[in-house]
Amino acid sequence: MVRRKDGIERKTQLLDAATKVFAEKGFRDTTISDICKEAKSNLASVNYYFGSKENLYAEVWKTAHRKTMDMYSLDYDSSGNHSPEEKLKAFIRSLLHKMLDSGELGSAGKILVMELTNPTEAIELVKRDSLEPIRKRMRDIMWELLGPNVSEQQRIFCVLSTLNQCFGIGLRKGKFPPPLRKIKKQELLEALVDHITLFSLAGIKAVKNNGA
Amino acid sequence: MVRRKDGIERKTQLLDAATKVFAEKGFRDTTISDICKEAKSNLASVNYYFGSKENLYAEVWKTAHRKTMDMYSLDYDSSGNHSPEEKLKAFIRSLLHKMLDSGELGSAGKILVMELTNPTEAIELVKRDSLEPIRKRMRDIMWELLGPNVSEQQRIFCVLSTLNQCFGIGLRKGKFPPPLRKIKKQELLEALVDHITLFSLAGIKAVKNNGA
DNA sequence: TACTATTTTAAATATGCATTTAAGATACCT
DNA sequence: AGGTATCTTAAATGCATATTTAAAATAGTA
Repeated sequence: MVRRKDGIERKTQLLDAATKVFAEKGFRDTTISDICKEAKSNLASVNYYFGSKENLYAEVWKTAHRKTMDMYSLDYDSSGNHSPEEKLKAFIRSLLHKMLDSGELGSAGKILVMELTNPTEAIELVKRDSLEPIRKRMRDIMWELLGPNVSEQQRIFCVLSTLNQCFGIGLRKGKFPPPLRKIKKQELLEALVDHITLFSLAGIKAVKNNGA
Repeated sequence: MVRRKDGIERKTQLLDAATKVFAEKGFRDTTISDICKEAKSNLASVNYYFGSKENLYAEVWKTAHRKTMDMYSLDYDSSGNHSPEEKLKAFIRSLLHKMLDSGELGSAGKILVMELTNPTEAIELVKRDSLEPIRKRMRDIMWELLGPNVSEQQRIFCVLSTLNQCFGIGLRKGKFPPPLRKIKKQELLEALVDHITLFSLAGIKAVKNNGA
């Protein structure tokens, strides 16, 4: 099987189109027909190139996740001598980028959040591999911030509080209350990064002092 | 049309079963067959009693919402002379109850969160009526806590941070990281109420001081 | 240019589900 | 008890959509 040039192109068209559509409507609500229309391709092409809708979805997940990891590596600041506070901020920024970016990055984030809410059987394994590094990084940072005098339960709660603030932004699919709609995406993003960092650091400190 | 006693029973059986199943799998993923099996009824009964799957879903939403409002009225403490901090805690508790309760209350919460993530066209209107009071209550409390020297944007961010912590709990459909699994539901609930209240109040205070 | 493997196309299958129907069973009322 | 409206049942219908097929078109290559 030596692939033809037009075939390779078509395959990436399909992958891009699928990424976009899946992010908008979720796995179950998008039809192969939606994807093919978006890709200006024909109905049979998805099954020809990917074998099935499920395979395509798994491929979308893998690709989107790899790309976002490349672009905003969770570790991009871990080599330098940064304070845990700065690390947290960088982490929050990378998550929020995923959630708010228009384009592929945003698609990845939206798919991620949808998978958390409403898991798709088909990609359980693929997901575990992708999410584990995120969880680990978050736990490490939280440990640094909280120090040793805090229970395991309190640690987990802090992780949940911080992550849920970020994922919650993703849930909204870019829709915000009216007063925020006039703000430019980029500014909103930075304002949110600042806010969630400030809010979370205060919360974390309160837990730390309370638990000591 | 004078309804027969067995008919009335059957109808509530269906409503209960539907509430449970919709909460587990969401509107799109539950089939009429699932519901009828759960209700030990027959395939045609949903359409007989409710006309359609969509109507049944709207009914489930309305009923569940009304019941939870009755049980944990958001205003249950607003008549007394409570501090805004206490009001926030009561509000968080009522939301978390919705999220974690097994039984109908929990189902309502899970459906609520799913609707936020992945809205079901069919019940847009019904939803707006149900959610508006929750939003308003949250905004009022936040105003009291933040005082006047804080921008509208900061207010909204604080609302989002607090609500997202609660809704995030609902997203997990009762699944938590291993260390928390051994804890009894009731204790977990109270621990979470305490944590989210502490965490949020600290965050809110930080925003207030920062914005002044 | 001509051959062959790859890709496209449209049509055919197949499946899963919501909804409808109509015939039979059952509760309720007099 | 008998009559009738209400409810149940199983089977039929119809629709949306994933998947398969096979014939036609096209690109790459010798």
